[in-house]
Amino acid sequence: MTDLTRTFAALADTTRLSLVEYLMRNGEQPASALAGLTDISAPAVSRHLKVLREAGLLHQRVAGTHRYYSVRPEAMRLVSDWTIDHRAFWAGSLDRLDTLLALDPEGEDE
Amino acid sequence: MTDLTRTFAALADTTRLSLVEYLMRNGEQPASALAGLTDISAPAVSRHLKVLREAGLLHQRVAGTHRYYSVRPEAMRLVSDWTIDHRAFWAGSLDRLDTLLALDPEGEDE
DNA sequence: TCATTGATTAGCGCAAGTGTTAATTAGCAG
DNA sequence: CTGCTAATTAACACTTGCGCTAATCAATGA
Repeated sequence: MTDLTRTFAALADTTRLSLVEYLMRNGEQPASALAGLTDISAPAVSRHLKVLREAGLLHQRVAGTHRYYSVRPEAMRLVSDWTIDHRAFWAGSLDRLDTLLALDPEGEDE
Repeated sequence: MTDLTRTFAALADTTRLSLVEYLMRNGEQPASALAGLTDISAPAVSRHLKVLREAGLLHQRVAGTHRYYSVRPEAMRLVSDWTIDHRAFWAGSLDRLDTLLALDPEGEDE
């Protein structure tokens, strides 16, 4: 299994994807805050966090008894680069204007 | 499971990722050509193709006894859009110049 | 019709993933 | 030291995923 497939595997679970998206929106969060996001038990969340960490998606900061998690930008970058590597295929078949506008530095308004 | 997690799950296998990348590089291919790419049996490849098709990543064209597969650009677009939706997080923490250059229409030289 | 070829589906076994509750580890406060 | 809290790990059950071989389905050609 490559880094890329491991990354995709880590994101191929609704709970884990939610955790990653939440951390991207809200920045570093303690495990307790993340456990409260879902209906599943705390140990289950802890294991999902471990999967994400071992796949390189999350960084863990230890402070006392608390563990603070944050998304590693490199992981997102890995996915982004993969799509970019193949954009000659998919972007050529679609309207690429949206993509260009979305990545234009002048267009940062959301 | 959402469309996005299903897409990630489909890409979270080295065999399937290889199939998708091969099809993006070489365009539409018959199942026979794809079966020859790996060491696993033809039925196993057929099943991977089914997973990819049901996840919306591949299109299947039937012609006689032959099945021709190709990547659906929309699927790649889904992944690309996801990274773009969160670029405020990951691109801000890294050197964004690479990404912008990579997507600049003038920079298509690879 | 019948055999051949391309491709898929069926059935089986085994490994991996995900949930639970219970137990454990580690830090902090008294 | 003892208890409390945050978080993880252990143990178990169940489900899903992936490989194989055998069987089936569909189109083609003698």
